[in-house]
Amino acid sequence: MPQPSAPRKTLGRPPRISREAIIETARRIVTEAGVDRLTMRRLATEIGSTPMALYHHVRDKEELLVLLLDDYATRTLRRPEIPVDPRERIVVAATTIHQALAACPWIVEVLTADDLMSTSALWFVEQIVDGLVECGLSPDRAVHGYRAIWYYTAGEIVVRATAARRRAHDDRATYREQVFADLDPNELPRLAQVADRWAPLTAQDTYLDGLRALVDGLLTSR
Amino acid sequence: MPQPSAPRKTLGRPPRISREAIIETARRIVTEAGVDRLTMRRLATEIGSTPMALYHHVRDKEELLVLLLDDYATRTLRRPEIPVDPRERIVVAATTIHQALAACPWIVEVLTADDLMSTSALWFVEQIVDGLVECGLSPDRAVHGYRAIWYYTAGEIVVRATAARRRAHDDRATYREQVFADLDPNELPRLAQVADRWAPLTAQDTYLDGLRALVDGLLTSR
DNA sequence: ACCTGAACACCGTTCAAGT
DNA sequence: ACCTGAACACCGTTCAAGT
Repeated sequence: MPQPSAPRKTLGRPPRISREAIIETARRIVTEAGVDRLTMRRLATEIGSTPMALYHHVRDKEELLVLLLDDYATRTLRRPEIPVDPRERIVVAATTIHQALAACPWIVEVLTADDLMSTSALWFVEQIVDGLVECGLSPDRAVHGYRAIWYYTAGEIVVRATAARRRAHDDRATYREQVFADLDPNELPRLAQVADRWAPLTAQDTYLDGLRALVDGLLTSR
Repeated sequence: MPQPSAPRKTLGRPPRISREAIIETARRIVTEAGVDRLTMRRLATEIGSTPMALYHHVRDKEELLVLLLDDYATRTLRRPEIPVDPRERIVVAATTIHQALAACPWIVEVLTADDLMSTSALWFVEQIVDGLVECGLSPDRAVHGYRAIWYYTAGEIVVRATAARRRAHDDRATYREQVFADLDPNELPRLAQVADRWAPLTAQDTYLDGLRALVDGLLTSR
């Protein structure tokens, strides 16, 4: 029983499902079962409809995924306290985006779709570009600097997410260990030297260290 | 007619297709039609066999993709002249890997599968880690430094490849333009300032600039 | 205007059987 | 040992029709 309050402006059959309901159900499926399990058919079943009804509200599956990303961004991206020091402002803005993405591994599929994943993220882009300009970069170089930070951040998310998925899936997990165990110290001396520490070293979260190094490097203009 | 020369050690039906033939055909399909078009069924048809025959030579599709990546790496990764200056060594090693990956966009699907995509790439990892150590970093910090460079490189490839795919697919291409055109200069002044230069600025290849900045930052130990 | 049923054109993979 | 046929359990999307 749909609410009979506001009279519909256009005639025709009243809608039984809405865009919002679709996104809500899709979000539930993705968080409960993973993005691989989100299919138009399953979504239709769980919402109590047919696959084709969905196509009346979203253009195709890709649009659905982008809507889901926007939904996540507006839902979880909260603007943090911004430090006055422009260099720290850059770091805080990048770290906030990074954390939001890291908490949401399914997003990787959609993430790389655009370089500013959602209009809700624009404010963070502004902070980074503005911070770089305040530190003395030209506007053009500041945009390039933002891109470098975005590459680094997106890469960290993608590599980490896929490594985690692989660990869950297992099988090839020991392959890398084998490679490192069989390393020839004459040909690859440094890798042989750190071979037994490789796994714990790469398991450490060094996003912030790398980010600070990158920002430092961008600001010491050559 | 398979070559009758070397007598087979094990008895049974002689193989009609080989791992090498599978990889070769798969490579052709991928370069001609894109990685999306590589299906076990199509591969079987093009090789003149049935889908199930493939599963006798590769475990599953994922293994096939990893084999394809290894094949590409050993086929195209040539070791460049390595400069004596360790900092330049890092830059050259990273740039070589980056170029190889950039020339091969389909690889993105497999790329993130592991943090050292192939044993053929280990020599480049060695160069980077060794260069960082020679510049004064501890072995542990050198590994972290390599990881940062890898995140940056992988991110650049992934973002660029997806942007290109999207451009080919079109449709949402103008969405970003619209967002930048409608930017509120009061809320996002820096972005509004560079809005009309955004597209050409982000189209520029600034991988090397960002890489140098990152390496510089990693080497000025804080 | 909104929804449904049936169908199209596919997937990766398993199983049991053939040679 | 290697390959085949048939089947299982799915996909996203289109088309024509119903209400």
